[in-house]
Amino acid sequence: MSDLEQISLELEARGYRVTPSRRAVIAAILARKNHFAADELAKRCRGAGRATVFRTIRLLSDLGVVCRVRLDDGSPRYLASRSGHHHHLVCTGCGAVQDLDQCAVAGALRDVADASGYEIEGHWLELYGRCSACRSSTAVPA
Amino acid sequence: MSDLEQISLELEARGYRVTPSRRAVIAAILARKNHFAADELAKRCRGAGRATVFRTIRLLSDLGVVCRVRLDDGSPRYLASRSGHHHHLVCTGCGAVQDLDQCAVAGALRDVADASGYEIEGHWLELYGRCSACRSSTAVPA
DNA sequence: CCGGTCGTTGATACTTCGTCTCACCTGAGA
DNA sequence: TCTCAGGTGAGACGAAGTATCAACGACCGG
Repeated sequence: MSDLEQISLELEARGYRVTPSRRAVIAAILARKNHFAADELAKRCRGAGRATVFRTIRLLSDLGVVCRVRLDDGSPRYLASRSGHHHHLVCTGCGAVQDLDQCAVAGALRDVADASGYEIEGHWLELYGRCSACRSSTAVPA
Repeated sequence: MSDLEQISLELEARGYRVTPSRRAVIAAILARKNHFAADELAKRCRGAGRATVFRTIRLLSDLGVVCRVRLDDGSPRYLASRSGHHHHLVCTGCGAVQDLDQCAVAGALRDVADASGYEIEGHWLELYGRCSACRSSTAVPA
């Protein structure tokens, strides 16, 4: 079963209709190898208006199919990704995004909670770096 | 020496002029007990235009006097804060922001770097929770 | 004192990201 | 077939921030 069908079933299971517009947006997202800007997807995605693209992205992000990443400079991007709590490691060179399996802060949160008296409800973490390919390609630039 | 003078000296030391507009923005920031939106500061801050407020905030953030916090919903706020690498713990109830001394992920970064082959250059972390005051005030709401 | 240079300013236009509104469409069920 | 809720798209809107550009003003050399 293709990802598109999988996601369509998921949508139906939750009572959403699988319309041509939504299929177009989902297909456009799945065609992306890397992260994308919502507006850019909207421009490229014939078959769905801007509002629908944004709505569908939000829908898919509720489903856990898409997640939002903030780049180094704070600009938002989206990414077809797995669901559940995880973080991203973004290459500042090529933009590649790698999922991190373990939550790097889970342990430290307890200490922070104890020390601060806060009840920690959530957190946001992004890591930035250079992937091995980018590092080797610019290791000896001149 | 007041914070305002301290910051003014810092600006001068870096070759920036300390103009009435800048003093007004800095004073407005220092008067804030909590985080603030740049636009809101611009509206409230007589004596400096919107562009100047944004420019000054950026300047101060380069100096490390001000830092940017993202709230739970992603909206950006600014905060007079100490310089150097640190993170924030934001109360989702009252908006209070607490600086975290130790970087909660410093240790985990090495593991991630090893496992991923990335060279980690930076990271962004925000923690969200409820401060003890907010917890006790809503502990028995009815 | 004059004039030039250069940092700074503020009004305003613009960009980006995202939501809201509203009229219209569509498809499923009575 | 009728009805109605869900979905759509165009476009207005709002927030956040940057770019542009003419004007201002402090300093400096003559």
